[in-house]
Amino acid sequence: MTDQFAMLRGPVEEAARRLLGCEIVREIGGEVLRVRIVETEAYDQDDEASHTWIGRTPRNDAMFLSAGHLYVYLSHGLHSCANVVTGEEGYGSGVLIRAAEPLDGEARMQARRGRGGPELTNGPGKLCQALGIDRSLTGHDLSLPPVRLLMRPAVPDPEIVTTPRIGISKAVDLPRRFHLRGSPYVSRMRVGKVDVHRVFS
DNA sequence: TGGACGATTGACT
DNA sequence: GTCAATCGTCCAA
Repeated sequence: MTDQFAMLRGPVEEAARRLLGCEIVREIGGEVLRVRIVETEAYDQDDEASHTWIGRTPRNDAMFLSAGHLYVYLSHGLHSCANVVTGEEGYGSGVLIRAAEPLDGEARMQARRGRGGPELTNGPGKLCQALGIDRSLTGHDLSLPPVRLLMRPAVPDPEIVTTPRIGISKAVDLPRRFHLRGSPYVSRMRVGKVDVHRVFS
């Protein structure tokens, strides 16, 4: 296949920045849903907060695939969260897609979520619910339906805000979260008692 | 084989 | 601001 995901094979932070502005196209139930990525977090096997820190296991196996695959995990027994696998085959790294803006099929996403507005897709679990993505899609090749990743031109650096990641208990200070400046769909989750938007934006 | 815990969300005070 | 929901994973025993 043409290596449309070549730019995701380098360092995972670079891939996480590069994924901002890219699109996810989900075909489900005869409809097409499309979103634009506005918030990402980087994880790799040399990072204590990553699922791959402990080595390759049945759960995290997809994260060791080559760049451009999908890794979906279940959080708190309730919520699916989607990652774009990055790096070379055999190296466990990926980018958590934390939030996105709806482009096509917003009404269908609202129906799936039971609500609209920024709450539609401004969190990793919310985004997966809106797009109908769950663990059955882990390991999927993102160049193919029913979930595709469309690369887009890199977003200029000044448009990217960098902060520590959200909701983790290890390596809490690493600046590995990235989001588009000013997007209303960026997640508003707090880190402890500190609102990351106030501290870093 | 059991128990602690999580890359979260939403309801409630 | 606080907290319950809910279950797959992982590790200790």
